[in-house]
Amino acid sequence: MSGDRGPRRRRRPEEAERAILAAARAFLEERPFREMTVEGVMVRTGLSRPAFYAYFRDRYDLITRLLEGIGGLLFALDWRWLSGGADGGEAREVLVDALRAGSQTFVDYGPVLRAIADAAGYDARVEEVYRYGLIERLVVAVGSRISRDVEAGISPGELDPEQTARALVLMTERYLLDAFGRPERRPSRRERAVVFGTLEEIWVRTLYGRA
Amino acid sequence: MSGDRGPRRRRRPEEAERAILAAARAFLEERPFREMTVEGVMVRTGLSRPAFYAYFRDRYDLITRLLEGIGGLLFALDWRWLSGGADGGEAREVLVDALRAGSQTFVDYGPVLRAIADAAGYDARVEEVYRYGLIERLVVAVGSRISRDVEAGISPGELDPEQTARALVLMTERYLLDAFGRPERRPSRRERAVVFGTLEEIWVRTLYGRA
DNA sequence: CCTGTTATTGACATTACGTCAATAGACACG
DNA sequence: CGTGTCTATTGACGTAATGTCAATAACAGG
Repeated sequence: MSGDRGPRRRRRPEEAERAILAAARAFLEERPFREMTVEGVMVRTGLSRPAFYAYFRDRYDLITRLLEGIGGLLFALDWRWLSGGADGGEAREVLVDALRAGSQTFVDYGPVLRAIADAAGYDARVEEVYRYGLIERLVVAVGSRISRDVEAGISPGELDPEQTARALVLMTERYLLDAFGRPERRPSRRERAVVFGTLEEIWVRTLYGRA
Repeated sequence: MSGDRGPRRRRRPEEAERAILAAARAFLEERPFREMTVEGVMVRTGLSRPAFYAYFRDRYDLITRLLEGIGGLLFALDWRWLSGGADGGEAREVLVDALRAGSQTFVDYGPVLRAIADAAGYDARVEEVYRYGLIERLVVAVGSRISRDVEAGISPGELDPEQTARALVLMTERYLLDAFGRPERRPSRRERAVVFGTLEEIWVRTLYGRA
């Protein structure tokens, strides 16, 4: 008897919505976004496919909500960057700290973040949220920090603060996705250390010169 | 009279194939890959949609062929990197040279390269060709160059050659796509100079220290 | 035990895909 | 010039996934 889903069950909307989000996350831990279909997510919830549309406009809306859940963690990086004072030694420490936190977020939520990044290529709305709500936001934060450090004489004046910020942020995003964004491949502690060390080296050498 | 495509016309296979590739390129100069449908490409050729499948397996096969057309240009960067001697001053010049050539390729073929990068998120075969046939190839080339420079004492020993290469290559790819990959936005000479300067600054400071 | 609300779903319309047998250009040959 | 052959081309079909909606049935409150 295939398709026997048992008797109907009625949940509170909020509960059903959470179940769908959880199912999507679980799905993306196993398979990439390109294979994620509405049906494929909904079978994991015990609900029918049309039920999905009672809670989400489409799968891109779903992805956007997943991003909201993680977004908060990355927003925390904003003020870490901005809060640091502009005196020599501290600037580097603040940077390393923020990089470590960012890397950890990618270790924890790699596949989901990867899915969001992929979905940005599929849908204009997701691209909007991802690019302007996350990436661009980080670029602005990092850029203003670089700008301050340049004015304070800690960082070299040849750097264009905003462009340098954009290049470094994009590097960090793609490099971390490359390292931690594949489903079914938990990185070892050693791998994580090498990845983090590489990012630190490039950021520090670019902004503050040799260690 | 919609749909009137006039009398059938018969072309030589090679000619039809070139027409399709050209139509795809033209399409991607105007609209992103996510909107590219087989029908949308074929109307520009005067052929019917099914004709497409006589020449390409699907639109990802088409994208792969487009990449082949540009790939040669980027392969040239391989040996630029490797051919350079390992004496101090020259290493930097070779790097700057290769960066400039790479940037120019993105200026010339930005939207197509962007489409290929997007398509890599859609299809496993395209991802394979893009990641392993292009990105990874550049990573290896750059990595072995860095390795040589580290051994020669030109670059700092803290760098992990392969990982540093990967981070820098990914940065360059995404940053150039960001700058030159949007359809309908030809970059000004000034913009190009800023983008190129930023890349140069990060690469040089990372690998060879302050200018 | 009813009854109204609403979460849930079966069934439908749509779009893009990939295939294939049938059609009709163009060239070769008489 | 016919005329026949080859094959580029296409109409028509089956499939997969999407998004919608009227009908259904689970649960809460009386």
